[in-house]
Amino acid sequence: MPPKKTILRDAAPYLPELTLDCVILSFHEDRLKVLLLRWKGTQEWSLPGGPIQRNEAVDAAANRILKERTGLDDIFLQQFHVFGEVERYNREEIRHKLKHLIDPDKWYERAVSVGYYALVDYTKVTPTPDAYTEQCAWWDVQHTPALLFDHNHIIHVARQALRTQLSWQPIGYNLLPEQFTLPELQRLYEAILGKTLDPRNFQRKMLSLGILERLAERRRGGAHKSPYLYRFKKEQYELKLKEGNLFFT
Amino acid sequence: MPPKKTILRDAAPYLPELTLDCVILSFHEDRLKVLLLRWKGTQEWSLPGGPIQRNEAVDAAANRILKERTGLDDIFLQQFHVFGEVERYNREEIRHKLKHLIDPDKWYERAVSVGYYALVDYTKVTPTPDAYTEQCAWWDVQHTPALLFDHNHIIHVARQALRTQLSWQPIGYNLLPEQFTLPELQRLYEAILGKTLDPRNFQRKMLSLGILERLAERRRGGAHKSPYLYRFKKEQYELKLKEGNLFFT
DNA sequence: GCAAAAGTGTTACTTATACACCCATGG
DNA sequence: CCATGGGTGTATAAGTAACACTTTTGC
Repeated sequence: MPPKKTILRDAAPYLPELTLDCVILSFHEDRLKVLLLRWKGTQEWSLPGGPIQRNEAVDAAANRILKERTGLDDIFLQQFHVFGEVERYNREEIRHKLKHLIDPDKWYERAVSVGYYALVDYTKVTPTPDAYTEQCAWWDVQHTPALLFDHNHIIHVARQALRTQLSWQPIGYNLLPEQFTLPELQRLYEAILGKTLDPRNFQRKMLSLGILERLAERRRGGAHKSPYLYRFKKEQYELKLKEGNLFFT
Repeated sequence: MPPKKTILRDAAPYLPELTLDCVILSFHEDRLKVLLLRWKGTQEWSLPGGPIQRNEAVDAAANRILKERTGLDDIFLQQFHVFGEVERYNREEIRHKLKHLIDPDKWYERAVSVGYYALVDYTKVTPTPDAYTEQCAWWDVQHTPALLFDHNHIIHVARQALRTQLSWQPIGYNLLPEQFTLPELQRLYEAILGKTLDPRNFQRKMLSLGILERLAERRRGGAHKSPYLYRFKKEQYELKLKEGNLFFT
């Protein structure tokens, strides 16, 4: 048992010098999207994030924020970097831009932030602003505005981390709806890797992992041959992920 | 400029809820070693680590601790995980074991820790205890004692991270003396990967990276053929590392 | 019928793996 | 002379990369 005594900083409901920021990514109309928040009474955008409660694990706080902003639970969420510089961004500029919203006694101190990224199904998300913001929306990750804090930098680092992780774990499982076509999956990989892939080689490699199941139906609607629908075979996917022999290079 | 006002927590010279822990690894007599500290008046060991100063970047704090405990500067040091659980370890047990050393008003609060690992040259290190400890020594990483806090767990996570990173960046550069033999490098890889490698395949792969230079001299001393000495070609090594095409699988 | 995108196989090349003998040295 | 560990090559298998045409669909 921890001691029962109360000291001053125990009174604060949050860990005062630690925050987290979530780079919540999805895939829609062949583009990677990132979820951003617009602060009340401004045209300023930032990543979702915030402080960590004193009795809350950091991972739990990331899940809480994800849940609050998207409505989604139980999602792939990955710590990718700690942003621990003393002057991560111009605090005076933030003070100026957000002065109508935040108590200067509580904010603008130096804070270290833990960066997380999440991969979510665009169709399942209900973007929801928080107490400080009035709009929550998807932005094309290639065309975000200039963000508050060091959030453009955080997105950049997240995308690098994601590219690295791609070799170790196929990611479509989290980013796509339950049913999808191989060309859709290929375009997702192309969006993340930032280069085009050969469809024959892509299909051969992806199918050889043994984690996809082809369904009887096809997707209809375009003026072209109808592609087959696939879905992930959950058990095989989880099994291979655990064994660590899911590579895609 | 940040505001000039002083609020209570500004008085603390450290960020109170954030610490870091360093898994400092080296290689000696064919074994991976980890640097541990023994706390004053006890037989209890822990990793080097500690709080972060209010005006100090987290990476800078890790470098400071590395420097203080080893005498080394400018070393490969890598953030690998944030340990953010609420109950990372039994605080009451720590309170009991270290009660003669630490002020109960300041310690035993929940703290989040950033884990770093460093790879250092065993021969260049002068193990140096800190203010709370009376011994600083290398332990075989396979045979550490039961450590304070959650430090056995932290070492375990560090080793996993190291194994993953091994594929992306050859690591002998940091762990070996300037001159070394290929069998020595191979034994280092074997120690990290936990399996034996074929010497012909190992040498071919390692040399094909183009970052090693064979010297004229050989290492003498054993009752066997004298192995060649090698050293890293610093420029090529750094260049390839930056380009990201240094793989070892 | 025509434009758009999907589906599909083969070959060359590169990389990884498996495997065994001789050589230099110190004692 | 002998025990120890270092140095070295080749053959096979696996994986990766490059490449183009036919099919289906909606309009």
